[in-house]
Amino acid sequence: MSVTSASHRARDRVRREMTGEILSVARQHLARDGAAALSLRSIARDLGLAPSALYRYFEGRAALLSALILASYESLAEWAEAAAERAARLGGSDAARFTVVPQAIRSWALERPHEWGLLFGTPVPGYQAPEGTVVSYTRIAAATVRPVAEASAAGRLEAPERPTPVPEALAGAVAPIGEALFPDLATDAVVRVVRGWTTMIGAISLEVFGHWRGALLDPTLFFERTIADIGDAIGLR
Amino acid sequence: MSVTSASHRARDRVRREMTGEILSVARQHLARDGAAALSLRSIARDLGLAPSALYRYFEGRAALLSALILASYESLAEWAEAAAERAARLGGSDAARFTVVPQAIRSWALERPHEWGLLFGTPVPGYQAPEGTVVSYTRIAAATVRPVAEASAAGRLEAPERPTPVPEALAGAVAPIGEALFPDLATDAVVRVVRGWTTMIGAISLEVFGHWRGALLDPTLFFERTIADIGDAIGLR
DNA sequence: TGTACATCAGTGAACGCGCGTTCACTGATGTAC
DNA sequence: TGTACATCAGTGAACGCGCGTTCACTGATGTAC
Repeated sequence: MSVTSASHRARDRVRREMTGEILSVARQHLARDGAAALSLRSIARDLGLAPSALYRYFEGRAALLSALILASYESLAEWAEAAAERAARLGGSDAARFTVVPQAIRSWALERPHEWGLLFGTPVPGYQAPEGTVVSYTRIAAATVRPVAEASAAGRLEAPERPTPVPEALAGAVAPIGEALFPDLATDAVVRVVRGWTTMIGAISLEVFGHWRGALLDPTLFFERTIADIGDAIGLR
Repeated sequence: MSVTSASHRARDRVRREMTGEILSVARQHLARDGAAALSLRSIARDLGLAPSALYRYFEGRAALLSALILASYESLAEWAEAAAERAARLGGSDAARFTVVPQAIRSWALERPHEWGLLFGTPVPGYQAPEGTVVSYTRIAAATVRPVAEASAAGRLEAPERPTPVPEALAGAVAPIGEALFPDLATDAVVRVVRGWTTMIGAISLEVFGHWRGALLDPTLFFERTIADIGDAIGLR
């Protein structure tokens, strides 16, 4: 019986490895041809398999695409959380620690532009993103704002020079975000954080999708400055 | 001879109309199926034409896609410039006038999410954007920052409370943008403007691509506040 | 330990489909004299 | 004004292609007794 389950586990392992290989080849094809052109037959060809063999691992093209998206979300979530851990151990100012995760997210995106497109680019039409992506999305956001939450909890978040009151309607609109990420943060800080997130995603997308070409000569420098300014605007010192 | 050229002109007009109809149907298909799935045959079918007829108007699928992208850029450029004209005639504070164009761009995007995806989403792989897009891109940016340029020229741009010096390297990196849009603006203001642009594009993309779902309950309110804060950060009062 | 059975990864042929592009053509409209 | 010719939008058949998915199958590996 112990032998039995050992074999069973071995078979499971082989299966997981094969699934991983399929996803890996699929990712290469994604990079070359884009999500809409993803083809089971050509993936099978690259793996030296009959097309029908893939149906042992995925129910069909849609399921494969779904798994691909989910895996990319999880990959970025883990990457961001690892960076957040590093930042937490870093010591240094709140402002300095805040820059770590955005830099990591940008690096991830620059190395995998097509996966970034899967997460933050044009949605694949007629295709509903899988459920699990919400969890990963939240993990990514939480890792990014973790230094803010910590500074806030420790009472180290500086108030803005010219505070502008947040209308009740806007406060309500960002309430789900505030509750999910940091229950104790003042509403106007939540608004600044969401704006910071917006700027970060925008900066990475503009760079990854090629919109700085010829205009902004050093995206790295600009990104660093931008993240520093966001931290500053949020009140991190 | 006057008759001749009148006929000639009539024939040209018909040709332009037909070209427009093809692009219009193509746009509908783009909305339904995405850029990668754009099909000459299905467009021809919708127009009641033989597939080969489209080759009288476009050299092939790639040329049609190219024309579609170019047309969307031009559409947004015209829309943004019209809004800028309206804003210029508006009177009111610099800050108030600054909000007009971003709101217009957002409206354009929300009504044509797929065209927004064409301009600012995942690039279609293996497909090089047509030359002319750069011109339109510049027109859109110029329309957006026009109130900044005017306020600056009139000496009404307020200095930031806590000015942070711009390192020389970053100044060089944004130089092409500064020179193209407002030759007289201080470098640190240019940096803030580029960051504002980044935030605006990011906010619209996150909304259009469906990333606020369940998190940010009122994107309109958030966008308005965001644009107001950007204007404020740039120094418009 | 040996044998009969179950599981399951992978095969390979076949299906029906929609695609982009080509080509020789028709026929209406415009042009030249 | 009438006639011969040129232009050009649109036709329809044909090409070769790659696709997703299905199905009955083989054969290796694991399981039960």
